[in-house]
Amino acid sequence: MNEVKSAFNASCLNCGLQKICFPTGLLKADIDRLDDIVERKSPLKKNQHLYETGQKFNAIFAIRAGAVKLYSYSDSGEEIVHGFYLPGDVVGFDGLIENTYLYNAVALDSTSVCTLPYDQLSDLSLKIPNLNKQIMSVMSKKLQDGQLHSELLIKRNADQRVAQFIWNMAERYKNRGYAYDEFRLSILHRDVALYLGLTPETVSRILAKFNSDGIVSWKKKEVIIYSENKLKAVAGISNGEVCKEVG
Amino acid sequence: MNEVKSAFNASCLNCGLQKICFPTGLLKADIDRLDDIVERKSPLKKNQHLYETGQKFNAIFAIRAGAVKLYSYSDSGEEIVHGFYLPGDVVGFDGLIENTYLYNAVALDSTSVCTLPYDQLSDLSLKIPNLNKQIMSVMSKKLQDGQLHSELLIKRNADQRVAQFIWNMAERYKNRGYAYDEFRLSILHRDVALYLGLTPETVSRILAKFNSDGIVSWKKKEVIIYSENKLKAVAGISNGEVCKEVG
DNA sequence: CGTTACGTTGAAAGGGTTCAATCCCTGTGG
DNA sequence: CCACAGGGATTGAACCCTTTCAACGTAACG
Repeated sequence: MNEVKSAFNASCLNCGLQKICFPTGLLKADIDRLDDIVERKSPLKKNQHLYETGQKFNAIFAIRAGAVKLYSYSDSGEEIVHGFYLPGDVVGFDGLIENTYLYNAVALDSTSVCTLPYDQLSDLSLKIPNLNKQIMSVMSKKLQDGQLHSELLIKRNADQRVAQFIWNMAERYKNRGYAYDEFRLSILHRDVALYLGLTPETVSRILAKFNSDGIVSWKKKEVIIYSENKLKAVAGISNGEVCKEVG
Repeated sequence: MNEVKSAFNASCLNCGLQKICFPTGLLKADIDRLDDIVERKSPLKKNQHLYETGQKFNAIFAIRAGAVKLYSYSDSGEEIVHGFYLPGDVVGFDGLIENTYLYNAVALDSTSVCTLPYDQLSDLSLKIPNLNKQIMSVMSKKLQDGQLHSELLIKRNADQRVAQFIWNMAERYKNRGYAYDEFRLSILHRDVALYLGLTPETVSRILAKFNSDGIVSWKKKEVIIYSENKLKAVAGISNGEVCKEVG
């Protein structure tokens, strides 16, 4: 049993999904129970969909490797990019309301996920009181993310948006304990542009500038941060010495 | 008991809060029980706060009359307007996660609310199984609202944003069964501008244009829609005859 | 090895901002 | 009741950032 699981990966104990379980004190024994309902299938190929708009909601997914884009279409048929998800992130909550998925989730790269069948998860949440609260917590986290996205779109110019986006990605890798000054990012510039409310041309120009300014380079699918401080400065992120006027 | 309540208003039966109870089939008896925990205090004066960031979360509020603005501040101290809430809307869910309110809620006008103490609401949700699901449903509704806001900011130009904003407000009145071609809107243009990611000047210019084009007028605090169709057209809302090229 | 989609680069145009002056409404105090 | 102050709204003109359009370069895939 344990060997089967380790064919793909270790147990939930060292899985990013912990982030929705552990913080409020889920016991090791509980994690093992969670571990038992997880399905680990063979990886998705690039451009394969994890789920699509309107499809019946039956599971949430924790990403183990790769990258996933959530998107939908506006009334006028334009693509709307809602966000990008990396190893350790959980997607599928958009299906929780209507019992059908709201968005499309597509693999941007070869991607492997853990599938958490929702009915079993519900059962489990009856046995583990904190789980329901956890799910709410994740949802409200997503709510906050949405607000940050709006803030980005309202208050920041193109330079700041791109810088903030890259730094945000770097931080997510950092939080997961990965290298964050140099990482693979299999996201099309086109998709980033859609997400940031810019055109691909603008993103391209800004990246060229960042590169020649020795801030960051993003070529092919490799991001290299040359200067964390410069990047954060452009992004408009307080660097420890800003905002000392008030305090 | 009933007289006390009717001093301010009738029971929950004709309250906007129904919208979070009724849809999934809450019984009349249940509504009465909900009715019993509702506190109805004297109205808030203009510019008075319903709650403030960081304050301990202890209740959610249903707006009976007036208008409420939710806002916060960015790291750089700029005001961020998250939304406007009208009679029938429910605010306070931003406190659910951290147990402290995330935003500031201020009355834009003389405003009366029903207060739902959260501990009592929790108790009640144990007795009424659907209530928890309802809360989740409302939260995810707010999630969708956030996405729509992002979409607005990404895809729409200034004209469309303003038109869509006004039409959205009108529709909310319409859904509540009020007059929607002529209504009071006690929101400063300055605040709308912040919400839409525009400057007050731009909003002003656009409103002037809409007025002289016979689309809509918003003067003082009175909105008059001269042409619903024109307004929706500018907002980019399919009017029943658009998008027939594909189908 | 060609085809297709994405990325880059340039020049021009435009939409929204910025800055500044003025107006208007509301609330306040004499 | 009127005068004044203050915040918001309006209007104009100049500027600037981002888009648009178009051409070309380049990576990925069959």
